[in-house]
Order: sequence, then C-alpha cells, then structure tokens
Amino acid sequence: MDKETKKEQEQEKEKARDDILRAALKLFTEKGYFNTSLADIAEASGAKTAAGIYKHFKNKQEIASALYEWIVNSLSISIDDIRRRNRKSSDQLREIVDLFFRLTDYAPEVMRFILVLNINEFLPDEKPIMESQAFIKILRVLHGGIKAGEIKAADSQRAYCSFFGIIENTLKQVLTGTLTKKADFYQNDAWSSAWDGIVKT
Amino acid sequence: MDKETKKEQEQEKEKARDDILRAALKLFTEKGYFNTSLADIAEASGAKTAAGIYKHFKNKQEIASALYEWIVNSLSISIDDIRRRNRKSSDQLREIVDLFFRLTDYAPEVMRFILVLNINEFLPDEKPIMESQAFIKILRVLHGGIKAGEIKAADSQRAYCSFFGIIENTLKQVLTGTLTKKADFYQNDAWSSAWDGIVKT
DNA sequence: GTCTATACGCCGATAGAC
DNA sequence: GTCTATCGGCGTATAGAC
Repeated sequence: MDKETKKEQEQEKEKARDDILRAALKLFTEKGYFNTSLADIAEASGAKTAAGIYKHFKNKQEIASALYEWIVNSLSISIDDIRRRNRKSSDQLREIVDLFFRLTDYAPEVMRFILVLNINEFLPDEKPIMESQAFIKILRVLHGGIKAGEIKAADSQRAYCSFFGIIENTLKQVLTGTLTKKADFYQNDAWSSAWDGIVKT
Repeated sequence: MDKETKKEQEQEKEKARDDILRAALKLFTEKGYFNTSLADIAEASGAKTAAGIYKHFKNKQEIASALYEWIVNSLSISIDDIRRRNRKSSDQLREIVDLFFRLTDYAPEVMRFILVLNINEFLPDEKPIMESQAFIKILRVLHGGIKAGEIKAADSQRAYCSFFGIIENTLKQVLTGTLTKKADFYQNDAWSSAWDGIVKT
C-alpha cells in the first residue's frame, strides 16, 4: 500500500468522523441530546449503522464532548484573532458581536449549542461555558476596557451581564423564533443598546 | 365515613401530589429532566414507590407539564397584581424585577426552571415560554411604557431583549454560580443598567 | 391507594463475521 | 473498518394482591 492510498484512507476516516459530528450537532440542537439516539446520528450522517460510530468515538458523550471542545476552541481562536487586530475594546467588542450575529444567521446550530442547550446536563464533567477559554477571553476584553477607562462597570462580570445579556438575549429570541427576522436585522440596534449601557461618557 | 374523614383524605392526597411536584421541581432543576427517573422522584417525595406516582399523574411528562403550568400561572397572577397596583410602567417593571430577584434567592428552583431549563426539550407540545400568559403580560407592560412615551424602543420585543436581557443574564449567572453573591446584591446595579437602557430621557 | 412483581421497549454498547 | 446480531440494563408503565 503506497502513501497515496494511506492518505486517502485517512481523509476518508476524517470525513466520516466529521459527518458524525455535523449530524450530531444538528440533531442535538434540534431535538436535544437525550432525544437523539445513536441510530438517529448514524442515519443522519449517511448510510452508517449505529455500531459504526464506536469506531470513531468511545461513546455518545464523547461526541458531545468533541463538539463542545470544537466549538469553544474555534470561538477562542476567533477571539484571539480579533484581539490581535484591534486595540480598543470597543472595536474588539464590535467584532465579537459581529461574529455572534453572523454565526446566528449562517451557523445557527453552533449558537444554539452555546446559547440554548444546557451543556452541563449531558456533559456534567465539563466546566460551565463561562469558564471556558473563549469566555474568559471575552471577560478579558471587558476588563481591558474598564482599565483603559473606556467602559464603566464595577467589574468585568457585571459588564458581561449587561452587555452580553442584551446580545445573547436578542440572539436567543432569534434562534427560538420569537424574533422572526434574521439576526442581522437586529444587530445595529442590539449593539447600540449594549454598548451604550457600558460605555463611559 | 363522615365528611371530616373524607376531607382529611382529600387533603392527604393533595399533599402527596404536592410532595411529588416539589421533589420533581428540585430534581429536574438540579439534574435535568432526563437524568431524573420516577424512582428518584418517588424517593425524594418521601417513602413512596415509583408506581404510586401513577395514581397522581398520568406519566412523567405530566409532572413536568403540571409544574410548568403552575409556575407560569403563579407568575401571571403576580404580574396581574403588580399591574393593578401600579400605574407607571417604570413602577411595574421595578416590581417585576424585584419579584424575579426575590424568587432567585428564595425559590431558585422556580427561576432555574424558567431561565436555565430547556423546557421544550421535554415538553415539545407546550408553547415556548415567551408565548405564555405571564410573558405576554410582561410584553404588555413594555408596550404600555412605549405608548406612554416613558420607554424608547422600536417595539416591545426589542425592549424586552434589552431590558430583560440584562436582568435574566444576571440572574442566570447567579443561578449557575458564576456570580457568587446572592441575587439581591446585584439588583440595584442590574436595575439601573436595564432601565437606563430603555428609558426615554 | 399503596406495594410487589413484572412486562415491555428502547437504547447504548459489544462481539464477531467478512 | 463496516454490517449483523445480540446482550444487558435501565426506566417507564401496568397488573394484581392486600
């Protein structure tokens, strides 16, 4: 067996794993973790049988765990990038908000996973999402803004509640259909409310 | 059998039903609906066996359904009362916020049920909570404030996202332990941020 | 109306052929 | 590494004695 074939096989396997993750993400966020059976995931990930999943994941929880890690890591990387490219916390927050709104429109499952699902209900051993790297970095952005005198707030936690309370609530209403237009439609409004609430004037 | 005995029996039965509901509320909000078995509920509600629950409820879902209805109805009644006793929307909102914060400190399970649980995951046939009477009435309060010129907002939905985004996010952080003090500690701060964000100046 | 026993189904997980 | 078959267990729900 030459290198080419080996590589192809590995790619195949990667793809299969990826298909499982994608299908699981969709089903978990649609029906919930406990309403989704491995058979459902197998079917949705294309012609595979439930047993085959165990070649890629130790068990059902590991699928959710991998999803969680993947989402939180991607977010964390994006936030690193945003912090690197922007100096002012207002600009950083602006871009984070933009990211969240775009994700809501173009990858709603991801945002549903973060905002709607009760992650610790099926991943009891994971840290709460507020303690994940991604959200710690968001708190750092707020902290930076407070230190720089751009943001008024007792502490970054409080600033988070105020600022992201508005952002997340808006997005959650979009995701659950209470707000009926695309997230994009509400972005400017939500940004203004959220930012005006914490900016030092 | 005289009337006294009959009455006592009925009270006994009411109490048993109540014990089941209380135990279920505690367990559902602690571990989640799907992680709670009828055996768990039976044990927590005192010396009863799982089978006995079926004398009081048709099935597990009905317990959750009864809880949901009870919570939403209680809220709805409280809000009616608040609206009756106050004219200005600012006063009405003030009291609603006060209610939410008090519930968070003194009946956290109730607030966890509302804010943390994914109700439609285990009650797929119920309307989303935003369409329940209680929350429709909250939207009316906001609508009243907009019409009276007290609140600036494009519509009550948008005002809701902004105002209750801050309130609910704060309470959620308290309920999940990210904010470590009692809800009461954050109330004035949250109220100011939330109200300042929607008041017309 | 409470407890014992038990039925039944579903789903997660494993074993083994190919 | 995928499919077939199957196990084992849990958890809901029912039946029947008392």
